[in-house]
Formats: sequence, C-alpha cells, structure tokens
Amino acid sequence: MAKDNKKEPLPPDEPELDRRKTSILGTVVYEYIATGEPVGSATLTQKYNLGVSPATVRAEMAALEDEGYLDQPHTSAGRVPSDRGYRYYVDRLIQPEVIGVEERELIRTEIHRARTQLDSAVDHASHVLSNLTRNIAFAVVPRLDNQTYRHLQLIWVNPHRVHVVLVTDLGIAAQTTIDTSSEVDPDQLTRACNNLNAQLAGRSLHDIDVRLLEELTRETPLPADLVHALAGLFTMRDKAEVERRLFAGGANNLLDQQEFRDFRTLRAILELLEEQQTLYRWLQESLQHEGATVSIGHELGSADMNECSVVTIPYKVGDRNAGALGVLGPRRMQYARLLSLVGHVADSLSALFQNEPQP
Amino acid sequence: MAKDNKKEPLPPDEPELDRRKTSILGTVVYEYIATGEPVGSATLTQKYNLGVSPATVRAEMAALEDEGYLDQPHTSAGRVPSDRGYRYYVDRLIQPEVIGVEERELIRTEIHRARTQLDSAVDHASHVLSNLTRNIAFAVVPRLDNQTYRHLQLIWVNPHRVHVVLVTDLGIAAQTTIDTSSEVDPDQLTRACNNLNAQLAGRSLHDIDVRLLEELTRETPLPADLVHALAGLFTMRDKAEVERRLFAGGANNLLDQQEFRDFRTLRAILELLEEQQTLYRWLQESLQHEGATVSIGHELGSADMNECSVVTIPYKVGDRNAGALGVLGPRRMQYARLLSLVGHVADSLSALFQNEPQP
DNA sequence: TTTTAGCAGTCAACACATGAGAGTGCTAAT
DNA sequence: ATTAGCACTCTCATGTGTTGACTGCTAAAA
Repeated sequence: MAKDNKKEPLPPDEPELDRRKTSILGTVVYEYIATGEPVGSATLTQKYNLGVSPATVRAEMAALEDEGYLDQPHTSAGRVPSDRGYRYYVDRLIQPEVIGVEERELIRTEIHRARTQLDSAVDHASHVLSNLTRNIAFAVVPRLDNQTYRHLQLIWVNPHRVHVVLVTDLGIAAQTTIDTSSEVDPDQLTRACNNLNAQLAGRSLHDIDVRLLEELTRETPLPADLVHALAGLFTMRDKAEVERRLFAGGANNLLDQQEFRDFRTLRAILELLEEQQTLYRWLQESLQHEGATVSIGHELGSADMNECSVVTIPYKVGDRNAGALGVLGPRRMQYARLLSLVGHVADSLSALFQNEPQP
Repeated sequence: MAKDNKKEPLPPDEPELDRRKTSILGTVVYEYIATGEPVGSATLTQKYNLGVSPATVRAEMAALEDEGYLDQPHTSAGRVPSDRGYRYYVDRLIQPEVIGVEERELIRTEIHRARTQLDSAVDHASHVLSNLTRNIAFAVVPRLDNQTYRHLQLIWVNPHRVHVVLVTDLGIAAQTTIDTSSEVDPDQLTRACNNLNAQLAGRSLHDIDVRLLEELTRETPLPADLVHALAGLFTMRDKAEVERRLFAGGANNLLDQQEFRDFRTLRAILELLEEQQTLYRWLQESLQHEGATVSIGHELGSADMNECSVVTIPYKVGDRNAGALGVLGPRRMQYARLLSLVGHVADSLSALFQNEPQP
C-alpha cells in the first residue's frame, strides 16, 4: 500500500536522541515548516507546552546545533533545521497526515477522467499532485515490462517507412516511426503483423526480445532492421522516446515559496525541468524501493538544490513497480502531507492500472 | 516565404515622423535593445554619428516623448521606447537580420532529425527556436484539415472500448480511445476499418464529416457514438486533445533577462506556460495572417505582460496555413533577429511537411 | 529661425549611521 | 538540573548625506 515509508538509507551511525531533545527537535521542525521563520526558545515555550523554561530549551538547542541537527542563520536568530534535522524528523518523528475525503476524491476522479489514454492518466496524476501540493510534480509512464501484449499495428507509409503502434492491456503504450533500408511490401507487412498478433497476444512484454521476433517472423519475413527496431521498441531502449513520456508541471507554484526568491535556485530548477534527465533518474531510482523515498537538501547532490527536497514514490502495474512520480519543493516542505499525498496518488494510479483489463 | 512581415494592424492614424525624429527614435530603440539601459542624449551623440549636438537630441526626444514614442522612467533618466515606439520601429524601421549559415543549418538538421514523428518535429522546432533566441518558444502541431487520409486503425480493446490511430501523409496525426455505450464486435470493427481505408485513402481530411462516415459505414455498421467520436477526431473538435499537442519550452532562459527579475511578471509567464490556453489562442490568431505577427507590451492585453512581446508565425501544409509557432520574450527583444529566426523555422517546417509524401 | 553651450535642478542609487527588536549564551540563584 | 536575569550580538528597517547621470531651460551663436 505504499504506506510503509522507506526513505533514503539512514546514516549507519545515526544515534537516537533522548526524549526531550527529540521533542524539541520535532517542535522546531514543525514550527519552522509552518512559519518559515527561524524559531527561538521563547516562541517555542509559548506556543507549545514543553514544560520547561526558555533557558533550558536554549541549552538543548545549543546541544542539538553542536550535534548537527539544527542551524543558526546568525548569532541572534532562532534555530532552523539542518538537513540532518529534517532527516531525523522524516525518519523517526513524522506521523502520516490524513488526507481529506474531498482531496482523495479529487485525485481519484482526476486520474480516472483521463483513463482512456495511458499518457493522459499519468499526466493528470502529475497535474493533480502539483495542484494539491502547490509544488512541482513529475511522473513517468509505466515501463513496458509488466504490460501484456495486446495488439501491434504496423502501418505501411511508404516503401521505406513504417509506423508502429503498440497496444497493451493498459492502452497505447508506445509508438514510433521506423525507417528501413530495404523496401517493405505492404501485403507482406500486413501478413507479418497478423502473424505476430496471433502469436503474441496475451504474452508479457517482458518475454519478447529480438530472438523471439526473428523466430516468429521466419515465415512472414521482415527487413532485419525493422525487426531490430521493433525489439528496441519493446525493450524501450530508445532513449529519446522515453524522455517524451515524462510529465512535469507546476513551476508557477515555485514563486509562492519564499526560498525561491533566489534566482540561482530558481534557474537551477527551471533548467532541471527543461532537461528532464535528472527528474527521470530520480524516478528510476525510486523504482528500486518500495514506498516513498525522501531526499533532502544536499542529498540531491547539487549545490543549487540545497534548499530543495524531493519525494518520489513508485506505482505498480501487476505486482511490480512500473512507473514512479514525485514532488519537488522547498526543503521546508510539509513532509507529512506530501508523503500521504504522493502515496495516495501512487495508489490510485496502481489501482487504475490493475483494473484496466476489465472495462 | 513568410518574409513579408505583416504585423499587428497599424493604428489607423499613425503619422510618419520626419527624418531626424525617425533616426533618433530608431537609434534609441536600437541602443536600448542592445544595452537595456535608458539612453541619454550624450550617449546617443557619442556612439552614433547623428550630426547634431546633445541639446538638439534632447529637444527631439522631448518631442518624441510628447507624441508617445518614448518614455522616461524618471526625470533624470534617459529615454526608453514606449509600446508605440517599438511598434513604429517594428513596422517601419526594422531591417531583417541575416541568419548565419550555421544557425540555418542547425535549424534544418534539428527539425529533420525528428522528422519521423510529427509531434517530435514540432517539438524540436520549438526547442531549437528557444535555444537560438534564448527566450520561450512554443509551437502547435498542424491542423488536420490540409492533411490527406492515409490509414485509419481501429483497435478493439474490449467490447466497450476502441483505440483509434489516424495516419495521414504527415505521419501519426491523431489518436484517442473511444468508449462506446453499445457493444462492438471485433470482426465487425475490422471490416468497417478496412472498408473506410479503402474508401478514404488519399482523400483530404477536410472533406470528411459525420455524414460521409455514416454513409460509408452503412454496409459495415458501427455504433453511432463511435462514428460520432471518429468524426470529432477528424475535425479535431476534442479540445483536450488539442492542448496536448502544444509544445512550449525555454522558461529557464527567462532569468537571463533583467526585466524578469520582477516576480509578478515571472509568475504571470509561468502560469501562462502552465495553462497553455493563451499560447494556443495566439497561435490560432497567427493562422489568420500571412507572415509574422508581432504583439508588443499592452497589445498582449494583460497588465502582467506589459514588459513582454510575442512574435508568432504560421507554417504551411500544402498551400494553407496549418500550424504556427512563436516566441515570447521581453519587450526589449531583438525583433530583427527574432523575426528572421521564426521565419526561418517556419519555412523549414513548411518545407518538411511539403516533402514528406516522398521518402 | 535653428542649433548649441552652459548651467541649475531633479532623481535614483549607493553608502553609511542609527535604533529597535529578537534571540542568544552565560552566570548566579533556586 | 533548572531557571531568571542580563549583557551581548546581529539583522532589519529607517533615515541621511553624497554622487552621478540626465534633463529642461535660457541665452548666445550660426
């Protein structure tokens, strides 16, 4: 159910903090996420019932700073969580936020509204996520592996060009145009196509490779480069194709966040969205894990992204992770809410792809 | 050839300026576009050989300001072109900039590299344009009207769902999934499909409507709602579908421009990109004109866009305007260069779509 | 009559000083 | 071990010159 949030690997020697430190760290993170202002000892004791005086809190905060859980922007400011502080919060302190029924409903309907097109469903999932989180959301369409072959259409365009449309149980899953060096005969193409459809229908795409295709087209031969291109399509090796199937949006939400008033960060993010590679990589990594992955600040590996965090989560087709989606926002994001939201969107997508076979 | 730049309608009573005013206005615009700094009388006489003293220039500039061609940010600043000043410059003073051979070559190869997929070609056109102009570029795929029917594929998914792929002389031109209320028989579907293909191949999509489809499927009947959905596809009435076929990119370039250091403008533009409707409308309007259209500042009709300009241009399929592309940038954009560039990209796209039929 | 030099006036931008406010660390008392 | 009290530090907002760029105006020159 994608609820058992597994996150980034813990630093192996992450110690456990005592009860009072834990409580103070948690409160600081909570308050800072809520207000965006560095939080001081007085604020803390006034707003939250900690049972100790500001002076004690000060001492504890100083200790937490020494241990690297808190930062101090300058001497006379309050404390701000460090990456490590957020990490501790996310790994141990966070409690999942309950998503309101109307939001759950919105997610479901938005995704189902677009269910007729595979791409649209994922696109809508990304959209609804960016709207609900007021952050950047991104998502990638499912890998072909787990889908089952339904129909292949080879469409003759001219003697040297063939359009290919692959339909799986999930819908139109891939399409491309292939240029062949040798000439293709339209009738021959139709026969090969029918042959393949007869033999492959219902089969998992996982099992289809060059050898199998060559074998199946022995009696209804096709140009070698066409067969290879088809195999390439099935195994999704065509990188350019992959990129087009990543959806991202919500950049306009950035400007709400005070941390993005910095043009360096802003530019870094816009470039990230433009090139897509990094987003794609994050999602691929997420496929390796069960449940959500959270990356905080420097963990993203880019100095320009130090003020950002990313939450990613895979969704399933059949029983395997097939695609993923994520949210990119300020490091000071509402982790609890976002984790619940991405979880819910991922579940909805998984459910959609599970139910697809029957009308 | 898209070279005879027709722009926005001139204000009906736009007077002609005398030689010296013209020269000064032109120089101010040129200098301001180059530097981004308000230009003063001294700068002008020093950098350009005007043959008069700063005092004279001052008098002329004051007059130009009275007439609305120039603005003065504040009393002790130089002059800046007003919308009207830019308009006069674009309409009368501009001389087309010659595009370097390596840039022309880049455009051609980028567009041809992606020629196998209709969408890709347009996407790449938009990309190359945004890279060369360092602004936001956007483009829409060609309307179906002028394309000729090549092949329709109706793919049976389940008794109540059919995938549709439409291939024209330009490639895969449209596709969708249709849910039918009454059941569809797979064999029946295949027969209808073959029938349609036999009858419609080579025909202009312009001529295909509901009546024709109903007539052609009389002997190989299909559910009424399926026929209607098909007709809708041919005439591209499905709005949601249309939106997905607009490509836009280059938002990261914004931050180079000093005028976008203002968050209001920035946000307005990011929202524009997100919703796509306005971009789409601009492009549709551009379809009505031959050659490029320039919209400057307030002409865009949004207060948040007062610091922006847009250049759009249609491209052709056959002999009719079928799609369009454009650039959105600061009002202080290099109009001469941009006009040449969009013209060239449009020509390249047109050429691609002209040549497509033969391999 | 048109152009120009000279000059006073205006305004943004920058640097700098000043004070208020928030929050700390330290110390001595509880 | 905790807390009250206090001196200290640093940011931020505000205010005040000072500088520099450019103008408009006027009176002289062409």
